Amino acid sequence: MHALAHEAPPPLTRSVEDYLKVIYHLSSQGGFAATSDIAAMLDLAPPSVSGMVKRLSEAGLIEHVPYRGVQLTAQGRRAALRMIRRHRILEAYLTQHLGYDWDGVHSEAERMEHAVSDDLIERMAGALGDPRYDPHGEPIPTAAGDIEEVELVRLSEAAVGQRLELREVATQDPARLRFFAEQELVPGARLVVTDRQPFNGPTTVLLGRSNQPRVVGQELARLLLCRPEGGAGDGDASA
Amino acid sequence: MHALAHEAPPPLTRSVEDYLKVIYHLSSQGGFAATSDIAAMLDLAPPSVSGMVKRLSEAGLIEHVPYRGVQLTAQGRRAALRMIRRHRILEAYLTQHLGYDWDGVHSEAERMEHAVSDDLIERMAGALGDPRYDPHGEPIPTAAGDIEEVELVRLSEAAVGQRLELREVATQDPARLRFFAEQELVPGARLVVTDRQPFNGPTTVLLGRSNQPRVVGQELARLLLCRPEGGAGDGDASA
DNA sequence: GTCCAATATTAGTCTATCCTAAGCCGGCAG
DNA sequence: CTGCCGGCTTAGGATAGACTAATATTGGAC
Repeated sequence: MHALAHEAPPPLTRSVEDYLKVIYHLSSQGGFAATSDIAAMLDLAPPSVSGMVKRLSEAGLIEHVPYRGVQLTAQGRRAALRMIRRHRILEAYLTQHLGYDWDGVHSEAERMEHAVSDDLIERMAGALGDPRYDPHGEPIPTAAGDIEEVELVRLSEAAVGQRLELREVATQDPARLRFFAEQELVPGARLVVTDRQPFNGPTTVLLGRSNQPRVVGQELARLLLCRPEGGAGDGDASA
Repeated sequence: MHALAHEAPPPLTRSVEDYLKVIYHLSSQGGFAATSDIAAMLDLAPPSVSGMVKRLSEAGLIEHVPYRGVQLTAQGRRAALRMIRRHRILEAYLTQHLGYDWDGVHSEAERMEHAVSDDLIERMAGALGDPRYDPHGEPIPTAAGDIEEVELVRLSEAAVGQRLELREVATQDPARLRFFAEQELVPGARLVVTDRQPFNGPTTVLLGRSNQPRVVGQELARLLLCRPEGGAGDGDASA
């Protein structure tokens, strides 16, 4: 065994795929994903995570700094982005071709993403016209593994007066998603921030060309990621 | 715990689902499925099957007569038919909506059938107009668990002179399926048997309204299941 | 009616993944 | 600088499912 000794990397198990996905999400902003956070996201006991972390780092998928956390290696990141592409393509396909609501599609995609072939994913992507965003507005990584990085602002932090395009609804909770849908707070919506109450109070916006008012509590406003459109304010919202 | 003590039957694992499916197929004609046949179909060692057989019969899904074989219980049969419905709906959907060929669709469906929800299956069935047959002509069980039982004749055994409708192509092998497709030997085709060579020799048929001749060796002719349409011969093909 | 070969089962391991309980580190309070 | 609490890891064990090697059964050959 020499030079070209790749000798077929064993396919990843479902568990491994799930770990890589949550590590990707947890470490996307900060540097390290903490054991306990991984455990919470996967609904596992922390020792189970420690065990898997050891295996993943032996497999070269993550790097582990004991007592600090883990980060994906290039290889791990590739695998994670592949899963994220699968998930988001599936969500888009199920929504557009099989009548799923954006609030129910997550759990179905969650199970399918481990089972389908790359071929099927690419067929679905083709049938959708190679979409760049999923139904929640999240960017879909390309098959090559590139993902769009955009600077988005949480509605809870946008300046009063700011004009915004709602780009992404960052939750998978069906109840919250249904609520947003009822309020017409979906990706693509145009907003103007007209008010924010102090002490983590609600944000008031005007929605769309009809200027319908909406009052959004801070917990939910944190989930609405927006692109500034150039309007009034650009400093920080004095509170 | 009394009367209504169903207390959530644990969902079946992928392995269990696969065992039930092959036991269904193996015992559909004869009474018992033999351990070694199950092992061969699943590509496992016989002792692995013995182990699973014990678990399945403790779970009430099969009945095991040691050294003779196994049979499905009513509960096991329900579960098996559910998997078969899923598989065949998936094959139909992938073929009609995502451009799969009938020879490549089996393995994709095989993986997906364990992962998708009943809801998705029913949505796909709806999008297809509740099909009764999959792309290979096999009957699709209803959601209630009923399956059409038809008396079909193998082309290898049809009488010379017999007029037939090809109903089912009983293989999943991509190479054989491709060959049949090239010959236009697909479900729905109309055939007239014009000749059969003795000693397990090939069968000759005329195909369709253009009466194109086809010569089919016995191994393949066994895979073509046909419905007699009333024509000439009805005795046995004198050899 | 006995014996053998084919087939089935039992015995004993292995891997992946999870768990609970117990022990270890590392940073903040004082 | 010392001690303590919380989060992290190690230890040890369970389960599902697969394997190989050894044993048991059955039915057919003679």
